[in-house]
Amino acid sequence: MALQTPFARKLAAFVALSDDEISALDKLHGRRKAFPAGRDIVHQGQVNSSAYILAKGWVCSYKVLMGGTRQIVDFQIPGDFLGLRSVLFRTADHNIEPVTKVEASEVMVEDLLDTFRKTPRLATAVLWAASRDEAMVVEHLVGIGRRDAKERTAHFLLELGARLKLVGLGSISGYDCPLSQYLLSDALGMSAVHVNRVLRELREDGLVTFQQGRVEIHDLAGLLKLADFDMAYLDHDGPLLK
Amino acid sequence: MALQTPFARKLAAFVALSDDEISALDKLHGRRKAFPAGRDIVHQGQVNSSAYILAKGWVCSYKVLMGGTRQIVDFQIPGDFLGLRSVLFRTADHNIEPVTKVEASEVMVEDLLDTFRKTPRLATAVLWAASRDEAMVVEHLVGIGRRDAKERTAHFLLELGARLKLVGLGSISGYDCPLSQYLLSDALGMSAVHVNRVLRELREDGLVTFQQGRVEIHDLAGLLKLADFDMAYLDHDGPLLK
DNA sequence: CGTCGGGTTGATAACTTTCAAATTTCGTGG
DNA sequence: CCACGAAATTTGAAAGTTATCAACCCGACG
Repeated sequence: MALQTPFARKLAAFVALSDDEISALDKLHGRRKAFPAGRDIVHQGQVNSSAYILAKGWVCSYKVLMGGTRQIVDFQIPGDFLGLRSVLFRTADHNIEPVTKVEASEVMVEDLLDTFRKTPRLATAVLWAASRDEAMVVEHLVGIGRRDAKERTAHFLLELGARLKLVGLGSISGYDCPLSQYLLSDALGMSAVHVNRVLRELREDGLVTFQQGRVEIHDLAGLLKLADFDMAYLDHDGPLLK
Repeated sequence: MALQTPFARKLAAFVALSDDEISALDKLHGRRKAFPAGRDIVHQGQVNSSAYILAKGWVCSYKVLMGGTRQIVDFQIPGDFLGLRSVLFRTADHNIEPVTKVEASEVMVEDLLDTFRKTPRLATAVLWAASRDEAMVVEHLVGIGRRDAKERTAHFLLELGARLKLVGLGSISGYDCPLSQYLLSDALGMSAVHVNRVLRELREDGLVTFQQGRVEIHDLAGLLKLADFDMAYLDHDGPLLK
């Protein structure tokens, strides 16, 4: 059977999926829902929220702090799973906000747990996918903790490019990117003003441009070097579970 | 059957474990190994490393950057699972270093995957545990991105206390902590000198002291307020999977 | 047209790092 | 049990990075 969904394609990187497993995955996709940009799909503290598999558009997951500032933990692009933690914990520990108009398939908790029960290998596969997400968060953490603003921004743009390329939404030379500098600043842990300056520096260095919703990578080698980028954490070779 | 190991106790928070499941978990504990402080148990890039369940002592997981600096992603304490990502990815994406002398049970990949196959609910339980770990990394990320040095340090000390309390290694008023200021600085994403100053400030404010390997919380309310600490992400009420 | 969100820039303030040096703590061998 | 050296902590001063505040520009949109 062909791999129908981007989600199935992603899991197939880890487990060699049987026909049964693929169709179990496809059945997981519940009602397709659309969300406008800007209004939260899930908010911190919400109980019994659903999970989603993102089909179209971009969303971000973030947490807000006392002072009203927020930290964006990650952006999700088509094929990504949303809100796994929210359902496993019953109450959501973060917010999910569409960056653009979004379409996503709802995944009901019961269906998910049920699928794990009937098709145990899929539980392992989802564990793997969750670990991959965790690896991205870890890399993000490392960047914020130990890279300066310029390296961090460069790294971010490279990682986004690599992820988009994996789902066929961009190439090594550039990609469309709907993120504002405010969104970027909340993700990179810096002020929007500083994001602006750093982007200008990167542009003046002839490394990347990010203008009018488009990222163009002009000097990949230079950017990779500046960012100390290693995509090992995104790239795994062949299924571990046969 | 009684819950034998701290690891089983942790998972029991999510799934109501049957006797079979508990004994499957206990069998997961392979050979008990001892490690001296300071020498890496797993290093970045290592292939086919094992996973471990920590029995005694503290370890840290970290990544090193080009410039030689490092970022500590998390500390693990007894009952924590080590190196899950390393085994699922086949090649380790981070280092694991004992902070103190350590004892840990080795977990073989095959045994782990085997257990998931035979006892599918345990796969879900481990997924839950991994999500909980991810939630901690996320909170860490938020702290580094959006909290200033003082808030971040306060938050860190509180989180550590809460975790230690869960495994019976500390109380609300204080705990033993083998971390040096260098370790702290690598975890908090700041310089060791600044860690020292911040600890002094916290001490002078009458909030906490951290001296001679012992953290004493003198003003819990004040500290909670300063750190904007919310332990929801550590604390879940009763098993979700019956 | 006028407004509004996003982008851009300069000036200043705040926070954090770095460098250097003194002091204390701690493990180990005598 | 004490002395010694290494490691960890502490403090000051100077430099560097990033945030904040304030303006101005621009294009989309009603």
